[in-house]
Order: sequence, then C-alpha cells, then structure tokens
Amino acid sequence: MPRPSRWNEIVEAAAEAFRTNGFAATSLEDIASAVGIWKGSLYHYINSKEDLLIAVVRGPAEEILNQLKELSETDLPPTEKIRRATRSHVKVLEGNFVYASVYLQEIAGRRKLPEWTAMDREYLDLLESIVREGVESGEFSAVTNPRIATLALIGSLNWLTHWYRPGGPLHADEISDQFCDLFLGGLIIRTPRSTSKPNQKVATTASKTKAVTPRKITSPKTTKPRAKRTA
Amino acid sequence: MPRPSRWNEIVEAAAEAFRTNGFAATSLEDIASAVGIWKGSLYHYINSKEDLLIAVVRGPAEEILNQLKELSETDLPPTEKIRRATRSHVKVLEGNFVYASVYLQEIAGRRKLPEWTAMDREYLDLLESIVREGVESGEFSAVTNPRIATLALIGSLNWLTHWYRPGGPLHADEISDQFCDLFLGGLIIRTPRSTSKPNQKVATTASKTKAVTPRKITSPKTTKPRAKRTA
DNA sequence: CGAGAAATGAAACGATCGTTTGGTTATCCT
DNA sequence: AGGATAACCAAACGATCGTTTCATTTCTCG
Repeated sequence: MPRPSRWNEIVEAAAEAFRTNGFAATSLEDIASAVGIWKGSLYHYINSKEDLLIAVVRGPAEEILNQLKELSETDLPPTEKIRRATRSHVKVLEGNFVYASVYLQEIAGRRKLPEWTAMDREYLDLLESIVREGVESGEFSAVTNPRIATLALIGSLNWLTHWYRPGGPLHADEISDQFCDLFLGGLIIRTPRSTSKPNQKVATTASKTKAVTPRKITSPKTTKPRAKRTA
Repeated sequence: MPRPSRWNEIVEAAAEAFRTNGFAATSLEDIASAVGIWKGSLYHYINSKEDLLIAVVRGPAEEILNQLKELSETDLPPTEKIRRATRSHVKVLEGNFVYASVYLQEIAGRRKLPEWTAMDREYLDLLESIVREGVESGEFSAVTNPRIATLALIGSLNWLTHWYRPGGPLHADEISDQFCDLFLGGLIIRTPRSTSKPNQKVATTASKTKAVTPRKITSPKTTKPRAKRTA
C-alpha cells in the first residue's frame, strides 16, 4: 500500500529475517533495527506482523503461478511445456530467492489461509495436466502416475531453497536444464538407436549450459515481465 | 533420557504441535495441556524447550542416514542402490511422518547447529557417490550432473512431507517405485528395442504396487531394525 | 515560506512466553 | 510398611513480544 522506498527496505529486511530465523521467531524489533527505525514506527506501514509476511511472499507466489497459467494456454508439445515450466520456476526462484524461500518455508503446506492453499493446488493441477497430456499423447511413459511425477518435479524444484545459494557457481539455466534432462530422460543411459516414433523429438538435449531446445516456437510473449511486489 | 511412557506422550504431542504450528509458535503450554499436565511439570523431563525438538527429530534423522550408510557398503549395482535408498527413505518418512516433517521444516537448512548440518551433508555425499558410481560404470547417462541429480532426488523425497498424508490412498512402496521409475527411466517413453548393453538390466519395472526388482541380492540384513528414539 | 500530511521517535500497555521455585502427591523398592 | 525418589501441582518471575498512543520531526507542494 505505501509508496516510498523505505517500504522496500522494510520488506527486504523482513524477508531476510524471516528466512534466517523463521516468521514466528523474528521480532518486529529485528526488522525495525535492521532498517534503523523503532519497531512502533513500522505500524505506519502495516496493520499487523502478518502483513509483512504477505508482502514478502505474494510477489513470487503469484508470478510462478501466472507464468504457468500462460504456458498452459499454449499448444506446445508436453515435453516443451515441461521444459519451459521448469525453466520459469527456477528463474523465479533465483530472481526472488529470499522471498520464495520464505513462502516455501512459512506458507506452503503449513498454513490454514485458504488463499495460498488454493494457489498451491492450482499450480499442482496445471502441471499435472501437462504430464497427463503427455501420457495421453503417447509422448510420456504410461506407467508413470502423473500426480506422483508432478509432485516429484515440484519437490525437486522447491527444494532448491534448501541448497541453492545466489551468487554460487550454479545458475538457473544450468539447473533447470539438468532437471529437465533428468525428469524427461532419466538416469539410465539410453540407446540412441530409437526411430520408431517419428513425431516426437527424443530430446536428451542440453548437455552443457546453453539449451538446444528452441526457446520460442509459437507464442512470442511467453515470459512477460510482471510486477514483482505490491509496492 | 527419562524412561516412562509419559515421555512418549510428551514427545508425540510436541511433534504434532511442532508440525502444525512450527517450533517457535508452539508454546510449552500447548504441549502440556495436550498431555494433561502443567507446563512447569515438563521441566522434570527436559532442561529447555529445544530438548523437545531434539527428541522429536533425532530418531528418523539418524535412521535415514544409517540405512544409507549400510546400503553404501554393499556392492549392489548403482541402479539397485538407488532403488533401495529411495525405498528406505520413503519408508522411514512414512513410518515416522510427523517426526520427519518436523526435522525437515525446522532443522534442515535453517539451523546453525553443526551436528545436523553435518548429517545432511553426509547423506547428500553418500547418495551422490552412488549416482557418480553409476555414471562411471556406464550405467547412468554422463550428461547428468551427479550433484544436481542427487539434490533433485532428495528434494522429491523430502517434499513428501508437504503432500503425503498417513492413511491416505498412496503407500510407501507405490510412491518409491514411482519415484524410481521416474528418476531412472524418465518421463519420455522408451523404445524397448535396446539390447546393446547386455550387462545392465534396463529396469523400467514396477508398474504396479509390488516391485519387480529383486529384494535381496547379496546382503541379507539390508534393513536391520533400529531404535526409534532415545527413550 | 508555511500549512498539512507523512514519517519517525519515545514510551508504555497487556499478554504471553520459557523457566524457576517450593510444596504436594504418587510410585517404587527392599 | 516406610522411606526415598520420581512425578506433578500451583504459582510466580523476568523477559520479550505485538501493538497502541501521542508527541515530534521531516517532507511535500502550492
């Protein structure tokens, strides 16, 4: 709601503190002293402590869901959809790392707030329908339970917040390419002598950092920029 | 440290409360009233609140690591090692669901206690060495970064605490089989006409609940029972 | 410049928390 | 049975927390 840049400092300090110590263990004085004001002065920006949590968390949560929504409306082949969904998920996590970490640690699963539960469910259903689409089209193996496979993928992606460190040696593109190679191709080595199904490109691609997969096939506005936070 | 069965009630109530509301947001009165005693009486069982957290968490954490240690000392092929590691990981999570959830939400990643960080690191290294072993033997694809693949697998496994519900329709065996099929075989369908490498069994197995993979190959004491908690 | 609004200071509040203390009841052991 | 020990009650302490209140400073803009 407020406009000034001080609000950004406050939310940033809150995110850092929430990620380090957790929401409940973070006091408003921690945040206030990090910004350089008194804790009571925070109440000209918020109405309660939970407003800070929502401000920290809303941006990346909506961004990840919206990007998957847009992707679902395209008519790309399922393999490419999985690739792009993974890529955008990792990219949002990398670009808003602290905020996304707070969301996954404080909101996902734990909360009773139905708003976020509905968003999680919607994301899961959208991604699962992509997997299901691939199974029905014969592109994906039919022995795979689509829901479990989707949950496995989401788990790998969200677990990034437990080991990824911004500024580290691994970048978002490399990680997402590796994830896709793993989930699409599997660990076990493939014999490249398969030419039975001509309509599918057997993408065991992206061995190095730069992807071999085409970036833009139909929709040119796949990754439309979005407002990062409410401010 | 204490012996009586009341101690089990206390730890159980603490685990349930920690999982629902988080460690910091759980008061000792929540736990005490769940057991039916006064909060001050808890201090004949503990020295501080954190003792409860450790009591909740120690069991499954050590059990998961120890089972992987035993498995690593065998000479099974890497594919089978991955299968068994996944299976035991899911089984421990299922059998100690609340306790393991508390560990993953309150300990993994967040804490400065070096004891747990070392355990997490050791588990990761052991599992990664299995993947690396598979790459070097030619069983696994060489384009996969072993560390990223390992982290992806661990993420999928630990994310179980966000969606699995004990008593639900899915059981541990089914989930772990699906995970293995996904990570080993990948989503993209395979042409079954591959007979180039004779020494590997191209296990795209376990479509239904009961595993096709042999349970016991060399070591008969793979899943030795262990003490569940310190009590 | 000067009035009005926004931002912050400074102190205090009620509530709750983890912990302590001391006394009382129950349990176990020989 | 009876003494020792464990288990529990009951109350209180100091600290800290989220929040409120009001005065004061700083900024905005005509």
